[in-house]
Amino acid sequence: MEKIKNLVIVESPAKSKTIEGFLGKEYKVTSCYGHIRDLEKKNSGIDVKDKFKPNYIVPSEKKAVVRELKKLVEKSETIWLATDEDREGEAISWHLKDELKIDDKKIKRIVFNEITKKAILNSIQNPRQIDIDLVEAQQARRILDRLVGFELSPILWRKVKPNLSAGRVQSVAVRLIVEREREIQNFTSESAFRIVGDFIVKDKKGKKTLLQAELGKRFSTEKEARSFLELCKNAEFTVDSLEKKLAYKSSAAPFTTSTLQQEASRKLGFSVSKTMLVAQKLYESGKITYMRTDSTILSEFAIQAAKDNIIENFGNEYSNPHQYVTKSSSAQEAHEAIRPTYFENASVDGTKDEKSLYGLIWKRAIASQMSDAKLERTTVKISMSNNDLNFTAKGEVILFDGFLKVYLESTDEENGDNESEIIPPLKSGEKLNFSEIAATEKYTRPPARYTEASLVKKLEELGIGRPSTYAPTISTIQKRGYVSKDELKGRERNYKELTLVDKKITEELKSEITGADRGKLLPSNIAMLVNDFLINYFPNILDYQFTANVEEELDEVAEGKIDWHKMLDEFYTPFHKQVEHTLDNSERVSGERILGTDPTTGKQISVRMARYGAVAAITNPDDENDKPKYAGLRLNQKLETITLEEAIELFKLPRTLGEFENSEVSVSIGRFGPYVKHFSKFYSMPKEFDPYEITLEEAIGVIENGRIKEAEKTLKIFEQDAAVKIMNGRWGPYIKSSKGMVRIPKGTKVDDLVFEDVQKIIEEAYPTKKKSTKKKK
DNA sequence: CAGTGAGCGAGCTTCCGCTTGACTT
Repeated sequence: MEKIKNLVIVESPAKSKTIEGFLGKEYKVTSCYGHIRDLEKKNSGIDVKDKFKPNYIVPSEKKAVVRELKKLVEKSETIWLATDEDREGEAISWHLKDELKIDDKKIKRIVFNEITKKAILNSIQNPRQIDIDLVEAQQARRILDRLVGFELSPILWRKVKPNLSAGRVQSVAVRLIVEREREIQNFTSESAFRIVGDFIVKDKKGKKTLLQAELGKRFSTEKEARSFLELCKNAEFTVDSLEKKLAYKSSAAPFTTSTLQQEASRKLGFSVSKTMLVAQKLYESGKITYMRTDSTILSEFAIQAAKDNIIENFGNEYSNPHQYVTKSSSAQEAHEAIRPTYFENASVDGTKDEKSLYGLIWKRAIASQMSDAKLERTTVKISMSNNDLNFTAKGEVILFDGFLKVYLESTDEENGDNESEIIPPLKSGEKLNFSEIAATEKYTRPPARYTEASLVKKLEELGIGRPSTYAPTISTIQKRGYVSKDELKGRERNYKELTLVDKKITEELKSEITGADRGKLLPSNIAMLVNDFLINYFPNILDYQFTANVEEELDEVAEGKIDWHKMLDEFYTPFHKQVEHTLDNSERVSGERILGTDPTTGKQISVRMARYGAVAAITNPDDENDKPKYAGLRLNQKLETITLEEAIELFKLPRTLGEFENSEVSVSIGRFGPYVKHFSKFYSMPKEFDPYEITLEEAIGVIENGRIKEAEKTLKIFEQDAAVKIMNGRWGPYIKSSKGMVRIPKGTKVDDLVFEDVQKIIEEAYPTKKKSTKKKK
């Protein structure tokens, strides 16, 4: 058997390739692909009564990895456990030792948080043993999360709905979204008149130009605004003061996972999962450093390389090499910040997405090592002769661009009217005339809904979740139906504008769209019900501070100050009591609200959560035999805010529009949204139509389009059975039957298939046995 | 996929944090 002198195990395969290059022939480097074991899923995987004894197993998808590692370990003299330098990494090392049964004497634990030759050789010089306190802190974290998740979720199945879930991270994420939505619901918008004047000035070349200045006060009523404009008619305007100030702008730190997700969302429109997918590709091809990190630290090598690049391309005065302190308090800093591997590559080959994300990472990292920008900010105050109020204009001139030459971080604020302009040369005491002064009614805006990226930002601020889980958490809460990203249409709103020109005030009623939103995280009715339920019975777990408190205790475990059993026991004993109390004492959650009486029938109208979603019901409480009528709530209608009028409106569906080809055409809303029904066939209604307003002609159009689309997708039909068809789908041709869909076996040509073959394929996929029909959701 | 919403009951669901491919309706 061929012997291996040194076996180095790291977490990621891409890393292992790089490191092998640094270490030479005596070393073989391999990877374990993250955790190799986890708590068993059945029976919670924890024996609570036996001091929280965990039952670890190797999941099936990791069996091959473990088998391979075992072989290598047996052949090796020394095993260098080089997993990440954080709690999880330490635990992975311990699991490797335990599962692969490696002798302590053969183990050397090494850590490095940058993949440079120097750092790795240095780590080889300073091996240590596994830090068991740190491992126990991880174990406590893992067990606590399992206990919380696997005791809370079943309560929800019983009290709210099956398949729901709750957990330390996801439930807080949902809470943030629910609370923001309620803030928006309860927000009362107020309007005030904003006054902006266009003053006539001369620019450097003596050419006439306009200087826009805003009055320091807004007027809450139109009357006040109007009388102010009246005053302006006869006022004399004077440049009162001219203040110039030097200001400096600093670049932002290089990317962490969270800031990369935020910027890629704002600048490139990527979802957080897309950002991670593209970043993974760049990492695997060696173009960037590791993309799951909470650190803003750059290696010495990187700082030097950035410096060289900046001096060469922009000059000495643009270089400002420095390190950024990581802001996030929960950071474990096992890796570097996200940066290009080679700064000399300002761009790379690859897909369009890879190119643009790489460009962003390169610019951000380079900018982070560049000088501050130097600006001159000018504030001009314009006073009035018959009034104490002042107009103010602000301007900004860049004296030295510094890092702005390559990159400027964007913000979440939607207010675009802060652009600074260049202030023309003015003198204090100079008299000014205006060409126009406008008073525009402006409404206050409710707080903005979370985007995926702004939610990640918030979670990171709260210390909840880790770089590797931000994207999965967001997809989990969407999968569970707590959150969706539907488009909100908004409504029209009028506002007034008064304009003063040539001593004449004109008035105009304008309109704008308000409340429209897209791509934002919207909570579902279920999210609101579950959130209220959990906050009621488990306020401690839903507390924004909960994770922070847990982390503090885990730190004490890691420092060997407290025993992990004790820490878990102090948490679990009261928690489990809460669980039992809730199971015994809580009512089933239905979210029922009685809205009032239906004016046409005199029966009761209520809303509640039903099996397939929120419904409105017309019921007769006095007569049990009177069959209730149901209508599903529309997308974005909320159980807690829907009004009686809106509920009555729902019962206007289904609407019968008339006849087409001698069959009735009707419209309604089903599980998959609004549809047109004709001749017992359903056609989804495109978004531009409203089922309450669509006309017969438009509905016929929907039917005809639907037929064309279906014909395009249909490859083959059979005379023997109209329900069986061969269709063309996303993954190629498939058979559609009343039993379900089946993929056509590989290598089979659609043209060759006869009805009997198709029947056989269907029969194989959906056997007509008494039980165990394979169903997939 | 399927345009319902009754009610029964078996058997299932679920957490967070490390990592990538295998696989999909």
